[in-house]
Amino acid sequence: MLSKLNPRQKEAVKYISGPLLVLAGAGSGKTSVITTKIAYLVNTCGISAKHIAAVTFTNKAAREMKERVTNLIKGKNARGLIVSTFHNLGLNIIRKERTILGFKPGFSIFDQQDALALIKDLMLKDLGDDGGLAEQFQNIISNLKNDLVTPEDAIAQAASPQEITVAQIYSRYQRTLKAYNAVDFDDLIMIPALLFQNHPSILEKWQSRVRYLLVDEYQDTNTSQYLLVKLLVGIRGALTVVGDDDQSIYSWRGARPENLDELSKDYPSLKVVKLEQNYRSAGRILKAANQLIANNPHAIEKKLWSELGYGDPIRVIKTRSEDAEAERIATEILTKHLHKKAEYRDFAVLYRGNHQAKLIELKLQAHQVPYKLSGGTSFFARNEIKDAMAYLRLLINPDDDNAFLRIINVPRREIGPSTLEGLGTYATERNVSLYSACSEMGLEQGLASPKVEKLRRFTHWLDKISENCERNDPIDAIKELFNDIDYEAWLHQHCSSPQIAEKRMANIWFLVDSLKQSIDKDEDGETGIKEAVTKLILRDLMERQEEEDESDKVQLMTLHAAKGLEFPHVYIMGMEEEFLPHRSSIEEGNIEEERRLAYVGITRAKQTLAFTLASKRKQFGEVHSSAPSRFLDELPDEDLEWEGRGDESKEVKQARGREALAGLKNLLDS
DNA sequence: CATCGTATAGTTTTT
DNA sequence: CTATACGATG
Repeated sequence: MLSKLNPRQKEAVKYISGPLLVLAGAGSGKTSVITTKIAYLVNTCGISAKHIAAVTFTNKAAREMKERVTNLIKGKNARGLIVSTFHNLGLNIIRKERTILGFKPGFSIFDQQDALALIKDLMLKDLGDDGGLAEQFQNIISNLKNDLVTPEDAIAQAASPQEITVAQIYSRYQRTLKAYNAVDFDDLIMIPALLFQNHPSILEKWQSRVRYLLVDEYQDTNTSQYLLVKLLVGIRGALTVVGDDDQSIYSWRGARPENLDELSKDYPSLKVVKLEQNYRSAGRILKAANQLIANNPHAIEKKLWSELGYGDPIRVIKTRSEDAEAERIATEILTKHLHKKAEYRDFAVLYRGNHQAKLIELKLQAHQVPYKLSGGTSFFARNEIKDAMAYLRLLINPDDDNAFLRIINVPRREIGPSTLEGLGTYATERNVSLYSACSEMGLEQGLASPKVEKLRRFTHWLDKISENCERNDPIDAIKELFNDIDYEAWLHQHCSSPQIAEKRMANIWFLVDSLKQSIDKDEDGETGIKEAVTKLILRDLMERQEEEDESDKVQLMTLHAAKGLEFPHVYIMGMEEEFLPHRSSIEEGNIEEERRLAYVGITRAKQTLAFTLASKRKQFGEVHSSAPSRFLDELPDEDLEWEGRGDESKEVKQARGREALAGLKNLLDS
C-alpha cells in the first residue's frame, strides 16, 4: 500500500499522532496521500471507516477519492466512511439535527438564482428598490454568512445607513427562507457551524462519530468552513489537511488561504510536511512556475522539482489580432493531431474569462476539431430544468413558495396575477405557505370560487402525485407528473422549432433518469426521493459528463475550472495586461491572486506549454492595442521561445512549416 | 400574454 | 460588438 509513495508522502500518511498540515505543490500526489492515509487508518491502525471523514470542495473530487479509497480498502471495511463535499456534510448534519433546528422534512435548498430572485423580491417589497443592487446585496449577505455573522449580529454591527439596509434585508431573507422551509448554499455550512458552537452535546455526538478528519484544498476554506472543521476536530487534533497556498484562486469567494498559516496557532503541535516532488510536468515547466510564483510572498518556501526531463521550450506566440490568436491555436492543434503527435483530448486551451471561449470555439468549428467546453451555461440554468426542479422541489416541500410561484402557471392553469395576489395576502395573514393556503382557502369567502377552484384542483393533483410517490414507485409518479401537465406540448408551443422542444423534453427525461439512478444506487440504504432531489440540487450527478470525458475532444475552460486537472499540451490565451492580470484585479491591487491563477494554468501542463497574446484586440466594438502580461517578464527568458517579437529568420522558417502542414491537411481532406 | 425593440452591461463561480 | 433583460405595444 505504501510502496508507491515517496518518503515525504509516506511520512504524511503515517503521522497520525497529531494535527498535520501537508503543503502539497501542484501535481505532487496529494490525492494519493489522502486516499492512502484513509486506507492506512483503516487497514493498519484498525480505525473503523465509519469514524473517518474526508472533505473536499467538489463532487467530482469526492467521487474520485471515494473510488480510489474503496479500491484500497476491501469493500466491506469501507462501510460508513464519509467522503463528501463540505456542503454535503453540512446538509447531512442539518438533516440529522433537523428537529432542533426547526426544519420540516424535505426542506429545499436554494441555489444562487433562487436566492437572488428572493432577495430581489424582498428589496422590491421592503424598499421599493428596482432590484438593481440585488446582486451586490446577495454578495454581501453571502460574505456575512461565510463569516458567520447572523442577522442579529449584522443589525447590531451596522454602522452606515447602507449597512443597516443590508442587515435588514438579510434578516428578512433569513426569516423568509425559514418560512419556506429552505436553506441556501451558505447555510449548509453556517447552520451546522453555529449549531456546534451553541450546542456542546450535539457537537460531542458528532465528534464521536468523526474521529479522524481529512480536508482537501484547505486553502479554499472560508471562515465558516474553518470553524466547522475546528469544532469537529476539537482538542483531539485528529486532523490532516492538505493544501497549497499558491493555488488559492477563490479569495473573491470568501476563501481564506491564511487558514493554512493560522493552523499552527490553533494547534501548536502542528506537524508540517512539504510535498515538492512533482509527477506531472517537465522540468522546464516547473522552473517557469517556480520562478513566477517566487514573486509572491510566502510564509513557507516551496520549490517543485521533477524527474521527468527538461522538456520543450515554452512558446510565447504573439499575433496581430485576437482573431489570428484563436486561428493560430486551432490550426496548430489540428496539424499536431494530423501528424499523429497527439489525440485531441491531450490539448487544453485555458483562458481568463468565459467570453474568450467564443472565438476559439468558432475557429475549432471551422476546422472541424471536436472540443468540449466546460462551464458556461450549466444544465441547471436551462429553463426547462428549472421548471422541472421547481415541480420536484414543491413535491418534496410544499412550503417552497419560490418553486410554487415558478410553476403555478407553467403550463397555463389560468391562474394569473390577481388570483395570486389574493392567495398571497391570505397566506401572509395566516402565516402559511401558498400551497397550504390553496387548500385552506375557499372554505371561507375570499376569492371568487372559480379562481379558488383552479387553485384547489392544482393542490389536489399534486397531493395525489405525492401520495403515489410514497406508496408506489416514485419515478413512475414523477413521470406521471410530467405527462399529466403535458409539458411536452407546452414546450412545443414555446420553442422556435420542434427539434429544440424535443431536445428540451429529452433533458427532462434525462433529469428523471438521473433521479432514478440516484435512487437505485441506494448506497446508504436510505436514498429516498427526497434525498435524491436534494442531491440533484447540489449538482451531485453528472453521469453523462463522464461519458463525454471519454471522447476525444480538445478541452476548453477557464483557468479557474482547470484547477486539479492536467493535460499533455496546454495553451494559455490572452496573456495580456488587463486580461491576465485582469483589469479589475489591477485596480484592486490584487495581483498576487492573478499570479496564482497563471501559476495554476502553467502547472496544468505535462509536456508542452504555450502562451498566446494579441497585440490588438477588439473590445466592445473598438480596437485597443494591448501590452504583454507582466507575468511573461517574470518567467525565465532563456526557456521562452518568442514568436512575433523580432527574431525574423526563425519565424519565417516556422511560417513555412505551417504552410507545409496546411498543404498536408488539404491532401488528407481530399 | 407574447413579441418586438431598445437599453445596458460586459471576471473568475467548486456548492 | 453582442447577449440579455426589461419595458412598451399589439
